Amino acid sequence: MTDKIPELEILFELADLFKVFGDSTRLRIMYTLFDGERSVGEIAELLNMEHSTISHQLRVLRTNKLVKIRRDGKQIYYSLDDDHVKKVIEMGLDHVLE
Amino acid sequence: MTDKIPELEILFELADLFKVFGDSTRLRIMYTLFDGERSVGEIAELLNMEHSTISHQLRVLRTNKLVKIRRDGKQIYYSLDDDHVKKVIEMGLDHVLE
DNA sequence: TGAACATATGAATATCTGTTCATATGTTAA
DNA sequence: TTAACATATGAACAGATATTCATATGTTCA
Repeated sequence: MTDKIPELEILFELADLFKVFGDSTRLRIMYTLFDGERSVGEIAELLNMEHSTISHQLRVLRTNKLVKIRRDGKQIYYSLDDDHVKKVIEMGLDHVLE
Repeated sequence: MTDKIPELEILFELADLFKVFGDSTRLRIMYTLFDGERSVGEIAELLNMEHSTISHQLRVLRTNKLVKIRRDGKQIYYSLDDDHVKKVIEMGLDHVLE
């Protein structure tokens, strides 16, 4: 365990982070990015949801630094921001799948 | 990473799990249990919150198998259910603290 | 430039969720 | 059994949040 007690505020931030993972749409979006970048349209089609919904949620993910973007012409490609994201999800999966 | 694509339902379960971590009160409760068991009253006092609030949230944690209980006379002592819980929180902390 | 396409944004709404208050259950010791 | 204490539960309310619809922004290509 960490050797210092986290400040109260850190725990609030942490709750906010987990909140972002705590929505199935966002989780599914992140999962579609596990093997590489995808455009908004691709994600929307894969999940069979409104582009607008996906866009709103991608914004949340981006604000929280969980995904990053790359523009290519008309499309914007999203990908996971770092390996941490995968790791947190996989650690959660371990718990759920046991 | 896992070698099979999780079923849709698994991702819903996973979101539910993260949802539980995504509340600062529950997170703070779990944190007070990092170094051992505590009674409801102790937790309420530590966090300076209503016993009722703590009790409600402990129930959520227990339903989700994140904490377990031990009865000793009038008090009920709660503790983290397994090491997974600590690990998930610590992994999240890594992300927040960087 | 303008049409067609891709994505983003704002407002509105319906649903969900955390806390509080009041009350109930369960335990101990006299 | 009864009083005192510890915890749990149910209902109600307030605040948060995901989705939808309508519209705006931004990009390409003719």
